[in-house]
Amino acid sequence: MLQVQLIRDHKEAYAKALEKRGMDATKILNQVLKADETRRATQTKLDEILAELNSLSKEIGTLFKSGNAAEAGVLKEKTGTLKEASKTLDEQLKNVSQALESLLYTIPNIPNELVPSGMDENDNQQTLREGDIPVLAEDSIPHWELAKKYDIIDFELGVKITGAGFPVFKGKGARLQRALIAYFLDKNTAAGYTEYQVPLLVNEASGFGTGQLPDKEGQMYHVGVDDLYLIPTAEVPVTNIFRGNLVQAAELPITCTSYTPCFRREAGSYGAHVRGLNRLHQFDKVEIVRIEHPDNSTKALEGMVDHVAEILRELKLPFRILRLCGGDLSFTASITYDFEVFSTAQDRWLEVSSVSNFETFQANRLKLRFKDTDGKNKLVHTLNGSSLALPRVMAGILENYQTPQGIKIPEVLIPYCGFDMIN
RNA sequence: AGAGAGGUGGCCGAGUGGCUUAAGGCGCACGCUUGGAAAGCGUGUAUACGGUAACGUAUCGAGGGUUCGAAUCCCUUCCUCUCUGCCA
Repeated sequence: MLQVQLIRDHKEAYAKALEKRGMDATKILNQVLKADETRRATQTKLDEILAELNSLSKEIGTLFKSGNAAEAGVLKEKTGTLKEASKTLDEQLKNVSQALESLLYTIPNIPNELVPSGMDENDNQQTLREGDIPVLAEDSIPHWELAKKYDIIDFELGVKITGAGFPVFKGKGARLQRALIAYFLDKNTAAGYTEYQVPLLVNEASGFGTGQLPDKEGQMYHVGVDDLYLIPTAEVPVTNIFRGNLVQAAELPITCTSYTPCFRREAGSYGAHVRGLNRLHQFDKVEIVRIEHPDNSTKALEGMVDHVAEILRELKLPFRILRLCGGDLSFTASITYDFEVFSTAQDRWLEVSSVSNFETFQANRLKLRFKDTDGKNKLVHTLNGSSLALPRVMAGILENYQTPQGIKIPEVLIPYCGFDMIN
């Protein structure tokens, strides 16, 4: 959520930046400013009436004490009309505040100056391309066939138990998955991130704090009886740990990493793009979250990008980094770098990580602030990224490491797996 | 799940209708004192919104209500603790 005070000062610049998302924001920004003006005027009026009521009440109190009941009665009469007026104004204030809020909820984050304008993924900028695409044998196959061939992932079994998009990992497949989780967590904690284990179900306030609610309600599984949501990413519970906090500047940055299963309803899309591990309703992910001083968030984002790149480098997977264009940017992000691994057998790029700076957009909703050295309370910057999402990394490994003898295990994972080949 | 107790500032804790503008203490900051430190003394110490400011308004878990006036009374709800039950 954008800050009204900043919209007041930067309306033109904001409208221009939002054009990068293909959005003409001038109208809505004007509506916001108008609602804000009404709100302030209403509050000023209400405050004046309340102040008068307060002082009258005090007078009545002293009059009663001195036994002057008659005079107190006169004043009592006066409060009636004031109370009436305050009720009306209070209602007006509530309405206009709510109207203002709902306007603000519809405005996405302001794209960072580095973000290129553009409509869709075709306008994304590649900022890095690394690793050699392996030359595979003639009869190389996509991961869902490999999964069957070596009996390590069973998609049909998942359908039987739950439905499509809930695979069952088995034997060396399950072990490889666990190895990846442990390896990712080790890399993240070695880089200074504190490991967390968090709830997989969150309440409405949490979903709201990170921006999944109220808009993207349909993307989350909802447990009706208890009114809880299954998390679509660890970002939700981890970031909400700090919801409403006021931290000291010296405590920043706060850095967390957490492994969780993630649950996404994901409407639409069929065919090869959702085959196998490409898109699931339940998948595993290791997330990194940073809460930063605003002055440091740009540098922190670069550090996160380097960190994720280093992991893919160690796994020896061919990958590229894309700076998302305005049209492809998520609602809450100000800048996002996507990591894609090349899946040789499918001949396509698979997104394995998304690293974003939300600047103050989430912090404003979360009411997550810090006390700066000048004694003022300011909103922090929040950042997060996958480090990394499991299924597509798994797909990349299976496909790129396949040989006629079986699937080799990347060297860094062998200590975690306890074997060096799936065959 | 049943019975009981309770939620007050950074923390502890007083407070059953109006000198509460939330006592007192701890902690923290600054000052005095000291050769230096501790102790002692003094001053200050929440958040949000509105206002250039002085200041005003709101906030005692949350939401309603009664009243001229609510931390205090009433209703609803959430949470915590103790005991009992159940359970990995």
